[in-house]
Amino acid sequence: MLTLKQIYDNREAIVSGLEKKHFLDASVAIEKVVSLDQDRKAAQQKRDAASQQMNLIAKSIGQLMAQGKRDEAEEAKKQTGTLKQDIAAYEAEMAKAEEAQTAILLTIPNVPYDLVPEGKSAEDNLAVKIGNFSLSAEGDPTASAVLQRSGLPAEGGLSYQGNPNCGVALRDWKDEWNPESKEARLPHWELAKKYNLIDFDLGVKISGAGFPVYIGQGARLQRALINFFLAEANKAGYTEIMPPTVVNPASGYGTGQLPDKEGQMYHCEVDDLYLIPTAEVPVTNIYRDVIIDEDQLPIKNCAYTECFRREAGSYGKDVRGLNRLHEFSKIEIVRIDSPEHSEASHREMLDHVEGLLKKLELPYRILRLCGGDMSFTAAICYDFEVYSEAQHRWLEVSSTSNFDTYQANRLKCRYRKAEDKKVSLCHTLNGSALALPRIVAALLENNQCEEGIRIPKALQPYFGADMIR
RNA sequence: GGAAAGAUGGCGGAGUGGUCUAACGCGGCGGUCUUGAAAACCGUUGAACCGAGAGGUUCCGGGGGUUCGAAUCCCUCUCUUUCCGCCA
Repeated sequence: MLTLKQIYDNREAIVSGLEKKHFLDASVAIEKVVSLDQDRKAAQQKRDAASQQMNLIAKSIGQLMAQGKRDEAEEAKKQTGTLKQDIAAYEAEMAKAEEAQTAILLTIPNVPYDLVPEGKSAEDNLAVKIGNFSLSAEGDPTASAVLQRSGLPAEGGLSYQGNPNCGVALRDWKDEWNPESKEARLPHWELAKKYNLIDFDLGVKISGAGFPVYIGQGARLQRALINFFLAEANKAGYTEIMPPTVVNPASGYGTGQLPDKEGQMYHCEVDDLYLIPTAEVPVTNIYRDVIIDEDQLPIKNCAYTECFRREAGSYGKDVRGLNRLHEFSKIEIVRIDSPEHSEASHREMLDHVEGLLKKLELPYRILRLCGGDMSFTAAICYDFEVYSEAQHRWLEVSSTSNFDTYQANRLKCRYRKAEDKKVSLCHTLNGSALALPRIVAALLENNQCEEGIRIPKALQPYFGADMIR
């Protein structure tokens, strides 16, 4: 939620920022918020004055009673009748204005930073970096298209060199795109079957579509990745948290899943608890209604949890295999920081996530999301995507965002400055580091070779073998 | 699931209708003393909102009620603790 101070201080910048996020009628909404605030202030001034008078009378009655001046006390009592009604009326006025104001504020998304590119959809995201990829191939229309979409300058030709450390044969993009290619690679759902790693049908039997059963080496790979990601986060100074995976409504409101995204969460109605869609929810809500001393910042937490998403309304190849699940494992990193330092924190988080992808030797790109594709609450967001060879597409594996004070305002997460002891809102940040399923998909697809599936070196100690056979 | 007790400031904890502007203790901050530290002593110590300021209003788990006046009385909801039952 935006603060009134933000709105008063930078009204025009906020309106134009909201337009970048494609929030319609921004100026109308802001206008309404301001006028409701004026209403509230006017009502409060009247209420405060009436309350003060009331308090004075009540006090004097007490004194008169103590002095035994019963008649005078009775006389004073008579004055309170209308005052009491007035106070109630003013308070109702205040509450009404405040309620209406909050209702509007909840519909207003966060204002994107200047760095956020203009744009409506995923097409307009700006690729800022590409890694573990070798680009060079002239005159290849597909390759050029990919490059263009990535937003990177097309220098030289384009060919994905495969992954030398994993023993993957060099291979041309053209081959990959050619349906005639005899060497076409298997998609991960076929590899999962071939090596008996994941049983999707069994998941359907036990729970339903989107709940895979990991078996044997497949299960071991999950555990290896979880341990690897947690170990890396710990090395980077994040404190490991193991939170509950169900939360109460207050937590849902705190991080913004409620009220508008209610349908995306599983809800245990009997107890009014929600299954978490991400560890962000419980881990960030630790700091709900908390004032943190500045010297405690930045707070750096990480957590592995299962994540649950109902994700209704998408079908087809986009959701095949591991691409989109109702339950999946994710390691999340969460930071609470001061406004002055949050940008540096965000950069460190991006470096951390990128480091993981480097160590996993997966081809990746980093996108700065455009205004239209960003989440409601983010001020700036970078997505990390890995390239899936067999599916010929980029798979999102991390979203790393700075929410500025937007989330903190709703959470009432504040910090006390060391210098002047003043209290102000924190910045909150979080990112996936990383979500497992699509990492697994890319690892399987990109590292397949005749002998089996190579495990990247960094992961081998956790997996306990260098190959899935 | 049954029964009982409880929810007060950063923490512990008193307060059962009017000087509550919430005692007292711990912690924090500032100071005295000290070469420095500890101890002792003195002072100070929350948040939100309104107001140019002086100052004012609200907040004792949430909501409602009684009263001129509520932390205190009543209703209701939520949560916690303890005991019993069940249980990895």
